[in-house]
Amino acid sequence: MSSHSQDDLFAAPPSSGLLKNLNPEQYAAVTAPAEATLILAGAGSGKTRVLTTRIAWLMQTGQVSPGGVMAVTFTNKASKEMVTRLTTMLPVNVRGMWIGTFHGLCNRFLRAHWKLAGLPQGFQILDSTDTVSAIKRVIKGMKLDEERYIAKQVSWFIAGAKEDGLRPGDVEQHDEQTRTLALIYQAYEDQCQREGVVDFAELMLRSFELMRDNQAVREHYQRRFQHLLVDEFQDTNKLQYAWLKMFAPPANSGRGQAVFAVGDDDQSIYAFRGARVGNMSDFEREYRVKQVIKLEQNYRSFGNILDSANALIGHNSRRLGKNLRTEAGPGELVRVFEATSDFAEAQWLIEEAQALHRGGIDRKEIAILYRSNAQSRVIESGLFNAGIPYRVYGGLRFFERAEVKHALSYLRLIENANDDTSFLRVVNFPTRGIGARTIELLQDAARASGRSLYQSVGAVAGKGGGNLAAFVNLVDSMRNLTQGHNLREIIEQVIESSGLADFYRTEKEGAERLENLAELVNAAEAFVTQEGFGKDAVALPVDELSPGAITEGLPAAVANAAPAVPDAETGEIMSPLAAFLTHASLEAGDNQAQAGQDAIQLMTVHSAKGLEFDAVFITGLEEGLFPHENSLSDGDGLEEERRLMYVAITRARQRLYLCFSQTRMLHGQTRYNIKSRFFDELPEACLKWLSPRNQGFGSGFARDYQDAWQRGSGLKSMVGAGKYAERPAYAAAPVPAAMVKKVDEEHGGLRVGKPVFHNKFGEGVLLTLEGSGADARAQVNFGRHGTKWLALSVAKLTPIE
DNA sequence: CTTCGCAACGTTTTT
DNA sequence: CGTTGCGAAG
Repeated sequence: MSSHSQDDLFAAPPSSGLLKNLNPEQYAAVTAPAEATLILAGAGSGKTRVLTTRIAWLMQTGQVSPGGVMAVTFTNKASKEMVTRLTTMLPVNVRGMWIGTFHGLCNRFLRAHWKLAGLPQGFQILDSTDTVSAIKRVIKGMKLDEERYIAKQVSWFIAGAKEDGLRPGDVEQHDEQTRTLALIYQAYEDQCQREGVVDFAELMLRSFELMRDNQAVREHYQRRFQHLLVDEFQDTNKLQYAWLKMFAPPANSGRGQAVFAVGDDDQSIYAFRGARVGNMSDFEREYRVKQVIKLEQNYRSFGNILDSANALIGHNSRRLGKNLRTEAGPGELVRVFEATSDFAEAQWLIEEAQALHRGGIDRKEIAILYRSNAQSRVIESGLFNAGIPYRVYGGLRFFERAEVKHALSYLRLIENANDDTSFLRVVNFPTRGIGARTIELLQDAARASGRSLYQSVGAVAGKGGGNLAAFVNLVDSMRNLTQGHNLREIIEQVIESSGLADFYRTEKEGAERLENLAELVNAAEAFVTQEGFGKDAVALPVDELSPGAITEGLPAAVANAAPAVPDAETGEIMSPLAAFLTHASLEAGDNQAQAGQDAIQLMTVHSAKGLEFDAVFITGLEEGLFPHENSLSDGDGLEEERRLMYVAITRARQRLYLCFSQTRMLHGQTRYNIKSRFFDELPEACLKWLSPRNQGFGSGFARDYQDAWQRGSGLKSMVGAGKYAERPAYAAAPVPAAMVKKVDEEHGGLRVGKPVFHNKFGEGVLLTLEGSGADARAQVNFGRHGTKWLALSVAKLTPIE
């Protein structure tokens, strides 16, 4: 369907009220009938606006009460955004609505039905590092070869199994390896159950299974939720889609339940972690979707940027089909820059970014994107040396910091002393004379009796045993001391009495850690205010807006399960501390330091998804890096790389830079790359090449010199290495003409490090020249054709100017 | 229990 | 080239 014919199908929205200023496609999406609907939402097409406006519209027109809506996102950020926007549209009690991440909603669900789900009431959630260390303990406990069964890999296996809905018994076992993995999985599950903890995948799987196996619960929720809205549908995995189908099976579509799925197959960049784009077409088929609405009007970027994005993504097969358009005009050309080294690339883009800033663009409106984190270093050091404020996304989040995790571990032990993960984390931190040997004895005792470490402390005699007893006393006294206090006081108390505060006060680098611990207290305070946990946690009001949603067989409180809910059967309320710990696991917090400052934004392309900037630099556009070499083995991999590039391009509002470099330092050695194939997939008319071929530094000397400079070792190291004579004059001169000449003469215009052309393999970079005369050989990196040795007497290699 | 030194490893990541 | 994690020595 062409975009114009679709335009004609849709009516214009009313000129006032909630729906004003929507374009016809958005209007059609917002007001789609109450049945399965798929929205193909292009980048920058107003997706979030459509989602929130639809919820508001459904409620305003009385089609649904807040309690009848479930809206699912992937990230906390997206769900918060949705809630914020919704509250500006309608005066509504958001609390009664189920808006959240998949995992957040699963948590809410399991809190309400912990008993039915077979969990302890105060179950806690393991983050990925907790999960790995828990699995490590299992593997150790089973006395398995830790070289062969690596905890991190086993954790991927288990998470993968869970995301396929498989329990240990369902896992395929065809050899010793797989049989052992199933055993580890089983033992891990037993351990989690014993300790009262669940990992992220377990949250999803448990909820799914409870819905699947318990008819009363299933019918209750299916009756309750008339409208389910899913954001970023292309990122759902198998289990998440199955979970969704439990809440709103296809058979109910149009008969009381409507699923509104919003996604963009072209922005599916998480296949590597189990996302199934295929869920979109499955959804269309299984739910017999009558109407697929495409949002193709882009409100973000100028024409040249969009034309580039469209042309690029057009090289993918297996698309649902979509073309972005804008009314903003062509705007500027996309600027392309070829650098001689990663260092030069960084230098150049930093200067360019500074020029933009001087030209009036905020630093925070400038993004520097890269394919992999390792690339950020050169850029960071460049920015650092230039004294330009910058911010790197990714890295440790607030609740993942060591000192914060320590404090949380103490808090978790107060809440649940059988949490062995937390026990092990802090039993000897700060150090209190409990060594590895003691721990080992304790673990043996615990394993033998099937009890927790905390419960087994009495079994260890001697000095270590005495110290262990003291630790248990400490935890017990903290529990007693905090009794009846509010969350803030509890945390302050624990930070002091655990010895953490004193430890960091004496530590050299402890000041920042102390600040983070203080920040933890603030976070708890904010949580209490936000979530409405005062000194007395109050049961939430029964969902006043949809009394009909409450069914027989289940108590009223179920219908109103908020993050911290009264238990479905006893009406007992989760403690503020337990709720805060859950919050800390589910929301790792911000990872950006100095969030308020105007700083240049550095991030991977993955983390740039969903963001937009006035000016964007996409760096390292080289074969092997972007597209990444590890993704090239199969066609799907390359297509995902291309979607990644599509995401990167569509982040830019006004100005887009694409840059690549002839050489790059990676894993300690210099790599010679050719420019990314993605350049061949962009319309030449949209591009403006800023660097004619062979401009600037090019000779082997100049490059080596630059590399040496970059290492901070300068000319000395080069001379020391015996490669160059000690001629300091070379350092100042741009490129010593004599040297270039000499190389030129030897091999008919070919120069190491420069691009060459081969009739069959196409463009490549000359890596090495060897021999002379008839024996002359060249090593060339042809990117997708690999690196080859060629006899120059046979192969026709021509330098590209 | 800390500290030092060496070996291994090096796409992307939210919950 | 850097980082990280683990094992051995102090």
